[in-house]
Amino acid sequence: MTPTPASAPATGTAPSGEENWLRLDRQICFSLHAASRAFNGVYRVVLKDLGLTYPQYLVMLVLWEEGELPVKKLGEHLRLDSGTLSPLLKRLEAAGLVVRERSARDERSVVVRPTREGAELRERAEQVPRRIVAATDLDVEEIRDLRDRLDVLTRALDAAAEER
Amino acid sequence: MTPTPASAPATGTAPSGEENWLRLDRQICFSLHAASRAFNGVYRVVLKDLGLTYPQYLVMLVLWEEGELPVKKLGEHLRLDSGTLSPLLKRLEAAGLVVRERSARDERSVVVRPTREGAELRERAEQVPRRIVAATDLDVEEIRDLRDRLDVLTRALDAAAEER
DNA sequence: CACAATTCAATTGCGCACAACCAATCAAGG
DNA sequence: CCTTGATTGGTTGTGCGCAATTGAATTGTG
Repeated sequence: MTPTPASAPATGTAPSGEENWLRLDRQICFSLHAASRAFNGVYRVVLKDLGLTYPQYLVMLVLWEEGELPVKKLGEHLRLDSGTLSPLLKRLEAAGLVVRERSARDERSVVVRPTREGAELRERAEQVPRRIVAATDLDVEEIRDLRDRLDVLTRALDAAAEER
Repeated sequence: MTPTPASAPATGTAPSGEENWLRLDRQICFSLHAASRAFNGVYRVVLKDLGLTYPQYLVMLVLWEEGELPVKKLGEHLRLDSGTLSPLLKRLEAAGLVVRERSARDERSVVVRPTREGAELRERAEQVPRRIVAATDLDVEEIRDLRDRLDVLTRALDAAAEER
């Protein structure tokens, strides 16, 4: 039928149109929320041996590739701000995995660099991706496709949140 | 293609296969992480008028459908434990949206029920799903498909995390 | 050189997620 | 009756995510 005007009975019958919107919304937000936490749970198990949390692992991944970069750049890679990164990096520093030091060129900037110990951790982390991919029970093609869909979704959501 | 950054083989062997695994893993975890937070950001904007956070909205969704249920059942619906729910429910109670009271039948159980104010909030929340779905820039079919894929993924991840 | 605007990181405060532990309650067995 | 065990919420501690503020350093301009 044509979309019922907002005359949705509050509690009586179940108006198929409006109710479906609400339920669909609930399912998609439930699903994404649950998937995100499920992923976090798997990473928690896999990363326990390395003594890293999931976001800490993300930080180390970037540092392993980039080698050294200021907090600002690090935050751009991960889409995290200093409010999240500052205490996280302090914990990584306390664990002896990274060093933080003020840039000589720009005293405002703090440069993060993996220590020898942090760099060596990379080898032990090499096995992580395989275990994660295995846990998804998906093949590479499906993962790639899902990733692409999520990236498209993220861009749309960011754009929508931006303009309000 | 292959914009391989100056990631010199740190330890000697840098088999392209391994490197690809690591990068693919990074992309899927980045993507899911980013999508989850992007969703959260949109919900933050949309729910600001209602004075609800995203998890609080999830709780109210369940209560609007179920009407009244113990914390245990609520946690099963949302896959959240009391460590998360207890303070959250206290905040909802402080906002006058729910009441918590011990069950007469079983003194161990605490039953949560929306207040009149909390029930009335449902009507103002009716518009939320449409705005969220619009923000995704996807049609219903695509959302349904993505949700199903995420649910499958979540089940696989939960199973993998379980057995270790 | 002096001053204002900008940039950047740190800090603070609030809320969520989860693990570990604790307290109260109910049920079953002696 | 009392004890044991299981169930159910609560509490505490750690860490992430984000908004808002602060403060220092750099850059731009006269």
